[in-house]
Amino acid sequence: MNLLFMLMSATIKDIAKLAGVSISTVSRALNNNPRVKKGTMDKIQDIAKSLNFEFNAGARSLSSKITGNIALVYDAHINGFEVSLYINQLFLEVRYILEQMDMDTILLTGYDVNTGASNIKRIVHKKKVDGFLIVHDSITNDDYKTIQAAGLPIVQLHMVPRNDISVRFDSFYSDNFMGGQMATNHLISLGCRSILTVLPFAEESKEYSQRVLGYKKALEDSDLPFNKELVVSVECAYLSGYNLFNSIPKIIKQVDGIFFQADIQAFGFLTAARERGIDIPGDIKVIGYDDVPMCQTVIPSLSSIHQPRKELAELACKRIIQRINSPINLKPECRYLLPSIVLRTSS
Amino acid sequence: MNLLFMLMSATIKDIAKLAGVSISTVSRALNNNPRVKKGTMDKIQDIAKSLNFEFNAGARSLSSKITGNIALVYDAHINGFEVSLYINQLFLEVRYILEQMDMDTILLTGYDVNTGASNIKRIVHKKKVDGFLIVHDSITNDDYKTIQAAGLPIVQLHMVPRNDISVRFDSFYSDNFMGGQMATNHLISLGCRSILTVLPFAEESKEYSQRVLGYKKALEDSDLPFNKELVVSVECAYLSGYNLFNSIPKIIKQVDGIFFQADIQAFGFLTAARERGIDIPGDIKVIGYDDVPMCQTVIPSLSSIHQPRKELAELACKRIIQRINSPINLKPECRYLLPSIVLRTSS
DNA sequence: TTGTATGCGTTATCAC
DNA sequence: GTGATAACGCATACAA
Repeated sequence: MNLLFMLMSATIKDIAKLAGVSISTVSRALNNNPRVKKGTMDKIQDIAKSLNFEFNAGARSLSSKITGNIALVYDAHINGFEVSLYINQLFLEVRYILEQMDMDTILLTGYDVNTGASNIKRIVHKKKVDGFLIVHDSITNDDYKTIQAAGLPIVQLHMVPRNDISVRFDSFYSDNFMGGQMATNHLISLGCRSILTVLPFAEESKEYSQRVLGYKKALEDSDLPFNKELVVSVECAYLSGYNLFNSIPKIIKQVDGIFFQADIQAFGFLTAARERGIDIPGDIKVIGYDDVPMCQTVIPSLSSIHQPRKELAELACKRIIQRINSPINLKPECRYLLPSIVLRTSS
Repeated sequence: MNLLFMLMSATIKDIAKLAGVSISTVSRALNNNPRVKKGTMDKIQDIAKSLNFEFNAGARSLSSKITGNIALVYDAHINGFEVSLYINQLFLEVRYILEQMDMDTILLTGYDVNTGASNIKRIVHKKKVDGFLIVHDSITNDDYKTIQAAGLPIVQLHMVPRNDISVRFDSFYSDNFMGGQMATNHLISLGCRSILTVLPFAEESKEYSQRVLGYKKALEDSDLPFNKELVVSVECAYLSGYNLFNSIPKIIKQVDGIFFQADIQAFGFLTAARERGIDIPGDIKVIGYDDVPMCQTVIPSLSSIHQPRKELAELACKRIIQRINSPINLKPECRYLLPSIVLRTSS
């Protein structure tokens, strides 16, 4: 007799009938309301379990505003190989953590690629989520306001908004300044005195400019001169790293260390160096950024700066859950987590 | 006065008041019910637009069963660099298409990594989605049944279920058999007579075994002998490709073409070949599989089999939307799409 | 062509 | 401790 229920999605009404109590009691019991008697509670929960009962999400959100969903907003324009790989790893992390917290994830781009329409406004007004996890650096102020007007928490993750709005909500970033500084200091500590840094073209992205600042700081601290010719932007691709010997031959010749801000550029360079009989790390020491899996298996294996994505994801998720569960007016928290340096044979 | 509404998420009740009609008329108008008079309809839709109106998803799903969400189910164990990259690209494609169709995507793993609990059952009983897009080869029969009992459409995408359940629902796969055949035929047509195929370890994954079958077929068709020693499984990593000269030196020596079933393995091999002065494609012709972005920029650029992920994503999405919109009892459709071959300098 | 009334499954405010 | 009952926002059968 229960077989039917097991397939058909039971409701609290069904459970009430089976338990011989009212739906109010069932509702309370399944929400662990302490007012219900232990015996009743156990009985009801047993029945619920045996029926594979789950709350009807629509009904629940209608009546209590709780959806059990979190919006994970990303930028549709992130299609770059390297970036999308990193972001993808971050997402898997987020998914994993939210799942432990019984939250589902609605994945969406901030803006429709074709129409430019805001998916954020849409999702807010549809009341589909309990909060926003934002991995996007160009959300409009209007949209931030829309979310806040709806009383939903915002947690900014990984991407620093381009139009800096100070600290209006919780933010968890990787410290790119420190990352740049660490990479450069590492090369300096190995004896490098003429250090090139190569970064991807990226119009207004803050992360690379921060890393360059960290690079500068490290030079300064060691009384090494800063030479702006040693900061070069090339496409974020294997080939641009490979072509460095042709595109900037004179610079490469005078350099004893290179800090690549994208691993993939470093991979190309390593290959080219090998072809030219240039010893890595003997002649030039090399370090990358992002610590993609291939760093471990390339020859020579690539030292790299590892961003704390696991920790970032965890902090961000915990924070948004906390905001959702307790609308206490905590001050927004903005944290820049330190990356770590993974030493391999290229440096 | 409308300002408040614009922020606060209007309801059809609000619109009814503003338009001077009943909520039923508003509901009809916003659902494009032809029974409502053109004038009324326009008026109502204008107001709705001006208020940024969106249906309350919870209410709507309660009353009409429509959630506007699709579950995209993946396998949490897919963490491999290469696979996860491909899957990620597939997901972005799916997201993009579903967005055009006004569908939101709930991204979830089939089973909780820690408890093993079925997220599918949970999401079905919570009534959170209108259909399932499955990119997972080990969904339990029980779960498939749960979905179908709930009357929700299932579309299987990219991953062929391990325990083959014939054609119980719509399925869109890349034709791995043909892919293997195409790659091999290509090498044969270039004059190769001793062709090695290298594939990733992967216990029971069907895709690689299919490619091997295609490889065999191609040999057969050209009256070339099949030598099982020329089918080798190694880890799906750059390094395993690189190490081939050490791990199977005799085989490499006798071979004039290699079909790598993962691009990344080929990348490693290309580097190793270069170091040893082995000319690619002069001495050995090489082709990979998946056509990851790096194929274009590696030296020599890597020929590769391109899976039709855009087309697969599109077919799968269109199909599931069609199923959702019209519960007509169409026969399940199972399609194996042909991959294409991208020729570059490695072959 | 439009309005009234009912129900969807849940929570919450009352009573008892 | 527990049970009626209203309310959440929308769709729809039925009236008008």
